[in-house]
Amino acid sequence: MTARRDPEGRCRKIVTATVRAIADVGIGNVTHRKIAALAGVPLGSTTYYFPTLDDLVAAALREAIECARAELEAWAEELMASDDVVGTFVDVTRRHLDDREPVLLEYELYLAAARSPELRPVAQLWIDGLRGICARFAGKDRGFALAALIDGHMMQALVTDEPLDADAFRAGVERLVNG
Amino acid sequence: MTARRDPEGRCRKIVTATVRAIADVGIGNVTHRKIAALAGVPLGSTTYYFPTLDDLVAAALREAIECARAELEAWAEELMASDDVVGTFVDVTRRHLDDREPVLLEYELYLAAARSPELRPVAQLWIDGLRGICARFAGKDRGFALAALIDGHMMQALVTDEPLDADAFRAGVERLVNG
DNA sequence: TTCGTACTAGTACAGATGTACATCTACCGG
DNA sequence: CCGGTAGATGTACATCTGTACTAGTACGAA
Repeated sequence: MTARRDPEGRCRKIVTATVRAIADVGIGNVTHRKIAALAGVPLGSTTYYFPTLDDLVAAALREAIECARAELEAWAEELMASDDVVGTFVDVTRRHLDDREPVLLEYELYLAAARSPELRPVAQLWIDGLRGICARFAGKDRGFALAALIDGHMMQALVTDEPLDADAFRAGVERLVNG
Repeated sequence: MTARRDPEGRCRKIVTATVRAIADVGIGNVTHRKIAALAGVPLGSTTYYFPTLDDLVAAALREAIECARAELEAWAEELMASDDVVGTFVDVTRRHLDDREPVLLEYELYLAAARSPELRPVAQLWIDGLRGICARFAGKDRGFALAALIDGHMMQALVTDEPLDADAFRAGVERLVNG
């Protein structure tokens, strides 16, 4: 028997399965078969929608970074509405770390972009977005520094698998926001 | 014909070849054959010294991080001897980025450690070393923040493949060092 | 209804991969 | 001088991989 037709839905299913696969085993270890299994589709479907595995991975990374940017928008709103900018920066960052998968994907993309230039614009989307928001609250130079501070803290928290060191983080954000 | 015997030298050659291989294609894409080719040894040698590929990769990451820590020592000395701590932080960081390979390896290790707990202590070596040095010049909290700032800036520079944004970086370091 | 095609599904295949292993040889203790 | 063993080397093999391809099927258009 053949499944009901739903090209768009199936394509999306494959992409999100790829996202999960990357989060699970890393870009270098994803395979068509793992993706197909995760998505619950036959092997052939993965090559039908994406000519090559690299294309599929790229699509998944793009998808992941689009979600991340959507979250950035929410950050911006929350920060604008807040009268405690420093505390809100700490809050949103801590909440972002609650779910490891998107963070893991962000750094998978970073590393991939470091090696393959065609992925660099995708990674730049996140960096630019983060920098833009930070610059709104700390000016250009200190804002860019704040973006690096946030990225660095998130990555270190991810690596050590410990919660964000709130005291240190808050101290850093404070100096950069309040000049 | 058989090569002259030199177990230690050969073992080292294999490990450093693995380091280069990881920098080249990433942890997920290293293979025994690539390593053997880079090291100039037959395939069998790689499994003779390291029972499994994971062991070999782990040894390479440990080796890479030991080099990085040695560089950290040099940072500490230079910082102690300097009367412009902020400027020296900027200098050493920029110089560290001159050679992409060690930086790439550091973040390969980060990502690997994020997934496999047995690598976490190795990654922690770098984080702790960096934090220790920073704390000497900025106190504990601001020092930890400074370590994250440096890591974040280095990673972003690696990803975008652009030189360190010196103005932003200096602005950040200044706020964190001079409180 | 019939027909064409966009989609589904399963299989095939050549090549790469991790690792085991059998063979050979340089070196060291006696 | 002469075993014995740690190391060197090449090959073998089962498994996994990306991707191509054949065959079938749902569904919109005519």
